[in-house]
Amino acid sequence: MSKKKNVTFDDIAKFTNFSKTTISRYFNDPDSLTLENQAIISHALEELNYKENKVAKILANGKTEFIGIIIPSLFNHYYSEMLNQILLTYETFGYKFLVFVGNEREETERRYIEELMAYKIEGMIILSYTLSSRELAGLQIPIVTIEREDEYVCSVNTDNYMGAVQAVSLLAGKGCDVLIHTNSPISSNLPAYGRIRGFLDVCLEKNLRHQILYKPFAHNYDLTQIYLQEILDELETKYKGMKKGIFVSNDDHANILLNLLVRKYGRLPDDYLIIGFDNSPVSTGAVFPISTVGQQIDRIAYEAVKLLVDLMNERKKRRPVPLREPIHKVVPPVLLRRATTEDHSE
Amino acid sequence: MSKKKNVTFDDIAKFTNFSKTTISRYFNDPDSLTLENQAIISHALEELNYKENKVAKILANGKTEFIGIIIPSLFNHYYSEMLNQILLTYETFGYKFLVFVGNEREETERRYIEELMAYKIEGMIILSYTLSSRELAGLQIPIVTIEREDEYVCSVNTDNYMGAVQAVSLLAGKGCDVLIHTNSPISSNLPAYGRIRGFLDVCLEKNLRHQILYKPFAHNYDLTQIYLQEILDELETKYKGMKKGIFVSNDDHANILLNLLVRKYGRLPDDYLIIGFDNSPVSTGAVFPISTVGQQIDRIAYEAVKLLVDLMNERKKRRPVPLREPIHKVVPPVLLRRATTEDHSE
DNA sequence: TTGTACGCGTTATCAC
DNA sequence: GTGATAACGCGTACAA
Repeated sequence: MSKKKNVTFDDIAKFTNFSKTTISRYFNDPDSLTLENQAIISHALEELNYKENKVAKILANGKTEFIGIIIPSLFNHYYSEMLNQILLTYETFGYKFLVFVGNEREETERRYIEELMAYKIEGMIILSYTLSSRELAGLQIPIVTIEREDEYVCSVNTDNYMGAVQAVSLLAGKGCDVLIHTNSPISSNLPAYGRIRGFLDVCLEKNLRHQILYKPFAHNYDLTQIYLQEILDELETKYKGMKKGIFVSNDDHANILLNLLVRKYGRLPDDYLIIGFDNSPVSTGAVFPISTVGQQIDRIAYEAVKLLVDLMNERKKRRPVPLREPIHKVVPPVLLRRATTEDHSE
Repeated sequence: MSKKKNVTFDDIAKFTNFSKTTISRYFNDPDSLTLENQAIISHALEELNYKENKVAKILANGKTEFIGIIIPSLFNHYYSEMLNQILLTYETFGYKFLVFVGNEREETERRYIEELMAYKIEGMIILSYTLSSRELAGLQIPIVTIEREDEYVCSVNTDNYMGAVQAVSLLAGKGCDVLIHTNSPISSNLPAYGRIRGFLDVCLEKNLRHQILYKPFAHNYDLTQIYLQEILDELETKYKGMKKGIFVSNDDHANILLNLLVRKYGRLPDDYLIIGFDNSPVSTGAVFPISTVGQQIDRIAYEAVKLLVDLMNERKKRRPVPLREPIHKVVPPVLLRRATTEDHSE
């Protein structure tokens, strides 16, 4: 009673007068036993209170059913919701997730990956953007990245370009005199760069007056607010009296911009239309609900895990066919029209 | 080259003419080898490109260094940030985390726990509130819960009572004529019930006019907004002209309330003071920064993991001393004074 | 300081 | 249908 060692197949075998092999088959191929014997074993399991040991199973058959995840800080809602949706796929695919929070230091993330490999994970999902896709590709393990540089690895991303096109088209359709896009200077090999391309392409094609305002990426609220105030000041003077359609790089920034305006005017002035990106909770929780380009996080997460599962399955075959080219899946965004792009003149 | 089976201690042993034991000791007790031999083995590891296999290690010594986590949806910032901070403790304690998102169905969560047990986790952190602490306590594995019913298990919680005391004291100090607390009817065995007790105790002690307004807990934004509008309507008529200090049950609700007021008046009227709970991002991102009782999520997460590590270590001893009583740790909150409790008359 | 032999709890490969 | 027996890769008495 005191030394309660775990009940093993051996114990069950002795108890039932079967062999370990038969017990194993009871779990992995029950049909190969007579119903009668199944019942006997089933009863023994109850009697002995058997608990399975997957660690031993792994060692024997090599299948951990582990997927490793490296994700940047969950402070950002986009990442936490993505992780949420990824974890929920356990119900569909049965894979378990070992999660590390990347801290933007290369050496640290390499350590995380080593640790994951030591636990014999079958695949990885990378949202962290610290390590190059080239380095990741060298890891010799199925990998899918989400919304980051992905030249040498498989990935699932939002169709950022399409999102920008939808946003700008909405603003243009509302009769804006000038279209503004605010963003940080980002590398053209990032999926999010599509937002800039989409903005420019539509403006040029439709021959719309437009301007992109770049500010450095700020990691904290106060600095971001300062940058956006600067942008606002510029707009107020430069485009005075004109109807301004502003496509902000994300909902957090759109919310700050909206707040600056509401604090100044007590409402959103008629000559300002705002649209953000992400459909994060701030966009609905804002003082006036913010129009936004919604990322379908649930679908992205599902597609990412599904793609990874496919890759992992291929690898288990007797003659795996390696991918010639990385697969890049794209999930369409959803335009959400809310108060900040409706006519708000009373 | 094609059949790249993993390099094992055996391979290294043959390569170096040592025994497996010596290789094992190289990793676990290097000082027991001569520096010379350490160098030889070290070199062989490079040469053969050895990768450690923790699964085999686990089977041999029983230590998985796994902690299981069951957490409700990460949509709520409080939970995602808590998970974030828990995951970050890997750097301190070295434990890896297997994470499941609870979906509020008892049977499902029991399955999750079974799965975790099968992987021989050494302990669990439970944020999900689906299963009773009584049931959890029966699991015979170290468990720490966070901010949920915890009668029979160890836990770490915010000092909700103290938080409420601070909030109410702030409002009272600002000369409010009446103090309001909005909340959902919650069970008195939840840590969050301390907010209600704290509110009442201070009001009664200081002999302040006060009222608690209960509304059912709504899972979506729109319904919550409707409830808060009802509350607002009641306040507007009942306490017309009086200075109202409102202690809202959380920041999300405080933000909605603030938005309702700002949409109506273009600003926060002078006779309304608002304070929320949690210090979640909405409180700083609101149109007017919302005063709040901040939970020290980083400290709670750290204390929870630390407590769990202590429990797990005790269990590894030759003669573990079982806890007579569950340990309940409490982390003090931090009052954050922001715009919604400052004088905002101009 | 180093080596031998066995155990950890399963699965896989043969036999019967 | 069922059973021996050998992996899987590492840790750990116990010896030497």
